[in-house]
Amino acid sequence: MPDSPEKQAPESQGQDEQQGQEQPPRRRQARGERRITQLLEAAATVFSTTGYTAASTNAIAREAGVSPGTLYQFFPNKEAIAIELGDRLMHEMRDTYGEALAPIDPVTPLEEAVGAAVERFIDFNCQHPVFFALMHGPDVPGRITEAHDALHATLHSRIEGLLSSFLPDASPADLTRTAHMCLGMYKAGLELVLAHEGAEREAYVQELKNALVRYLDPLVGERLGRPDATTTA
Amino acid sequence: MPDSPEKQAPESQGQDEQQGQEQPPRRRQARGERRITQLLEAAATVFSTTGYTAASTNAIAREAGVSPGTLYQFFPNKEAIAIELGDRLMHEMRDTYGEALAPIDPVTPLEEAVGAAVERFIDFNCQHPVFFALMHGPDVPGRITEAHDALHATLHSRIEGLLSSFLPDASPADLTRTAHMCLGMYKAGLELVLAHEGAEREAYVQELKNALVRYLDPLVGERLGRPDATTTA
Amino acid sequence: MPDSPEKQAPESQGQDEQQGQEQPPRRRQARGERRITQLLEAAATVFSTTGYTAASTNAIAREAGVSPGTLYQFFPNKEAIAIELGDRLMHEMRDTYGEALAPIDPVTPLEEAVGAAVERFIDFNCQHPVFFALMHGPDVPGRITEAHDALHATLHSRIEGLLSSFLPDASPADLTRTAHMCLGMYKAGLELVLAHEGAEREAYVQELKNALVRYLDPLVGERLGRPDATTTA
Amino acid sequence: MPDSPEKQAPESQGQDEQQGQEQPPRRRQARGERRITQLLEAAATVFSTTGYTAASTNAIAREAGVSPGTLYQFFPNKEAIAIELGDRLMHEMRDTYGEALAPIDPVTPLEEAVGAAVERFIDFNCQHPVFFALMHGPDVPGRITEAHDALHATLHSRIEGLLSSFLPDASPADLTRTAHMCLGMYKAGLELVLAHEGAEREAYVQELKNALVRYLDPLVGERLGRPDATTTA
DNA sequence: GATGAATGAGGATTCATTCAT
DNA sequence: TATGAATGAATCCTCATTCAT
Repeated sequence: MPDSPEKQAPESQGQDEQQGQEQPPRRRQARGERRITQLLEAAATVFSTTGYTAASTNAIAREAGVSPGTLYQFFPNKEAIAIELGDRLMHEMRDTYGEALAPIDPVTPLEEAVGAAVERFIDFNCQHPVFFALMHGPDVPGRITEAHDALHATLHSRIEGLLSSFLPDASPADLTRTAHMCLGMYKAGLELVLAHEGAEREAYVQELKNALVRYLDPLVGERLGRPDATTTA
Repeated sequence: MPDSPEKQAPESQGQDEQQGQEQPPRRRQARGERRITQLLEAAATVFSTTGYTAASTNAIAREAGVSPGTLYQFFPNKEAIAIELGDRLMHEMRDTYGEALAPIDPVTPLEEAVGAAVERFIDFNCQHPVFFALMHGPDVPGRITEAHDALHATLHSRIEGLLSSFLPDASPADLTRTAHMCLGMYKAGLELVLAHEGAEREAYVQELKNALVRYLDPLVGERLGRPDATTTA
Repeated sequence: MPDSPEKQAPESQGQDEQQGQEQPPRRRQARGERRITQLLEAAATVFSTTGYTAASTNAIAREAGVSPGTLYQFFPNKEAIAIELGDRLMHEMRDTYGEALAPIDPVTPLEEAVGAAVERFIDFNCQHPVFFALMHGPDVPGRITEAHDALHATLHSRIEGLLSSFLPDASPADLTRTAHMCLGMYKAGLELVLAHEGAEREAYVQELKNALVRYLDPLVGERLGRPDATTTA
Repeated sequence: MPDSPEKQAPESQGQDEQQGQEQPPRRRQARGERRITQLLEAAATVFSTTGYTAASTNAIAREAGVSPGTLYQFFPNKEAIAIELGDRLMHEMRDTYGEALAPIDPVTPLEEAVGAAVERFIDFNCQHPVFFALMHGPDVPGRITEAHDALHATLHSRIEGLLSSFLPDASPADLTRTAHMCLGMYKAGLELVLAHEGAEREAYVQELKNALVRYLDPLVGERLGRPDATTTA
C-alpha cells in the first residue's frame, strides 16, 4: 500500500529542497502521488485486459512506462496494487454518487430507486472497466483475496445501507443476506450487460432491474403500510 | 476429449477399476481410460483449489501422481482437460437428472419446479466442486475459453428448455435472455450458498429460490389461465 | 511376403501358421521388412519436412502409423534410421544408375558426362527429397554423424570412381580432393536448383554444369592430348 | 538487435569495459551492453559447437554464466540472438575488409582478386567460427530463418557488388545467379577447408580458388577488351 | 527515487526411450 | 511383434521480486 497521505519522511539526499515552498516535503509527495496514479491507471488497464490472475507486475510497469523497480518502490506486490486500486475506486464511487448508492427519499418508489442504482452502477463500470475485473477477482471462491474482499465488503455495505432505508424492520442477518443477494444479482447482470451491445444491452439492463425489483418488492411491502406484503419469512 | 479416437469404452466402468476383463486384446486402452479418469479427477481437485487460470498442468500431473509427459499423452493442453472435464460433468448431470433439469409437469407450480431445480443444481455442485471453478472460468470477461463456454452453453440450453415449458409464448430472444438471467442468478446464488454453512447456507438457498421464483413468476402468470399471479405466499 | 497387403495383422495368436509356405520364418522377416520400409518412408517424409535435427522419432512413428515401441523394435535410435535410409538410397542409386554415376566411355566429352551426371543427380533428388536432408545432415561440421558420413563417403567414392576415368594420372590425394570439391559444388548447386522453379531452375542447373565443367576441364586436359590445359599454375 | 531502443553507445567500447565514464547518468546501459556482448559470445560458442538447431537458449545462458531470465531480458528468442550475431559479424566484416569484399582495381587480375577474397573470407571464418554455423543455419531448406537469410542476403549482395565490377555487362539476373553460385561454392569450399589442416587445408584453399577462378574466368573475358573470351562452350 | 539488470523457480510442452502387456 | 502408456529430463520462456547503481 502506498504511503498513507502523510507518513512521508524527507528521506535522504536533500539537494533540491531550497526553493521555499511552504512544505518542501510536499513536492516529493506530489511526485510520488503522480507515480502512484500512473501505476494504478496502468494496472487498471492491464487488469481489465488480461484479468487479475494473469496480470503481471512487469506488464503493469511496462504499461506505466516505468521500470519494475519503480513499481516495487510504491507497492510491495500485485495484491497491494489491486487493494489500492479498489480503494480508490470505492472513494471515487463515493465522491461521485454520495455516501449511499442513491439518495433515498422514503417515498421513492422501489423501481425508481433500483433503476437509478442500476444505472449508476453500470455507468460506473463502463467508465472504470477494472471494476469488473476486481470484483470477479481471482477465479477461486475459497481463496480469499484482500483486494477483492475489500471491494466486496464496501459494495456490500453500501447496498446494505441503501436497503436499510427500504427495509427498516429487517433483522441484521436478513439485511445482510438480502444485500448479498442483490450484489450477486448485480454482478451477474453486469456480466450479461457488458457482454451485449445496443438494444440487447438495454434489454439486459431492464431485465436486471426487473429481477431486483421483483426480488425486493415483497420485502419492502410493509413500507408505507402496503397491505399485501407476504414474503418468505 | 482425449485425442485417441477409438473410444471403445468397456461400458461398465465407473470411477474405479472394478470392471472385469471381457476383452483381453484391448486391455491397455483400459489402463489409459483409467489414467484419464485419474487425471481428470486430479484436474478437478486442482481447478477447484487454485482456480482455472492459476492451475498448472504440472500441478495436475503431480496431483494425479504421474509425470508431466503422461498428462500430455492424453491431453494436448490445459484447455483440453477443462473441456473434457466439463463434458463429463454435463453428461453426468444429464445421466443423473434426466434430459431437462427437471421433468416438468405442466401443472407443477413454479415454486416447486424452481425449488427442485435449485436443489439439484446445488447438490450437483456440492458433489462436483469443479463445476463452480469451470463455470467461472478464467477471470477475464472477454477471453473466450472453450471449456467455459461449452459448459455455459449446455447449462443455458438446459435452462432454456426448462423455461420453455413454462413460457410457451415467449419469443426466442426473450427466452434466451431470461435463461441467461436465471443462469446468472444461479451462479451468483451458488457462490453465496457455497460460502456459508448450516442454517445460513439453507437461508441462502431459500433466498436464491425466492429470487428466481419472483423473477419468473410474472412471466408465467398467464400459464393455465391463472388470473391472480400471487405466488410466493 | 505372402500376407496380402491389407494390413490385417491378427497379432499375437499363432494359430494360422499351418499353411505350408516354404519358409515359415520368412513370413516374419517379410513382415518386418515391410515395417522397416514403412518406417523408412515415414522417416524420409519427416526428415525432408522438418530436417534431421528437428525430426522426432515419435513423429516418424506417427507418420508411419505405428507406435513408438514398434519403431524401436527395428531401430535403436534416430541415427540408425538415418543410416539405414541413407544406405537404401545409395543402393537405389546404384540400382538405378549403375555402379558409377555414369557409364563413362573414355571418349565421352567432359560436358556430356558432367551434364548427364548432374541431371541424374538432380532427378534422383527430386524423387527422393530426403536425400538433400540427409546430405546436409545435422548442421554442425564437427559433429560426426554416421548417417551423413556414410552417405557422403558413398557419394564421394562414386564421384571418385567417375573422375578416375577422366583423370587417370591424378594422384590419389588429388583425386580425393577433386572429388570432394565436386561433391561440394554439387551440393551447393543442388540447393540453388531446389530453391528455384521453372526457367530459373533450369538456369541454375546449367550454371552448376558450367561450374563443374570449367573446374574439371583443365584437369582432364591431358586426356586425348588436349594442349591448352594451362590453369592456375 | 536487442530491444532497448536507445543505443547511445559511448563510441569507444570494444569487447571489454575500458572506456571511461563520460556520461555517468547512463552507466547502467553499459552493463547491459556488456551482457549482450557476453551473451553473443556465448551464443557464438554454442552455435558453433552444437549447431543452430540444436543450440538451446538455456545452454547459451549457461555458457554466458547467467540465468535464463537474463538472456531473455535482452533477446526475445534464439532467432533474435542469431540475427544480432549475424548483424555484428557483417558489421565487423565490413569494418575489417571495407565495403566490398575486396577493393577492386579494374586491372587486378581475376585470380588475384578471387584469391584475396577467398583468403579474407577464410580468415574471417577462422576468427569467427560461428559464421559457418549461421551460414548453414537450420538444416531444413524450406524453413526460412531470418538470421540465416539476412546473413545470406548480405553476403550475396557483397559478392554481387564485387562481381559487378568484373562483369559490367551482365544482366542483373545473371549477376544474381553468378553471385549465388559463387557463394555456394564458397560455402562448400569453406566446409572442406575447415575439415582439414596444414598442407591439406592449403590444398583445399587452392582448389577453391581454382574452382572460382575457372568458373568466373569465361564470364569476365570481355573486361578490358580481352579478345579471347571463351565462355561456356 | 528511479533504473534496468539479475535472478531462479516455475510455467507449458516435447522427446528419445523403456516397459508391461 | 506390437502396442501405447510411462517417464523425466530438457525445451523455451515468464514472473514476482531484489539489488547495485
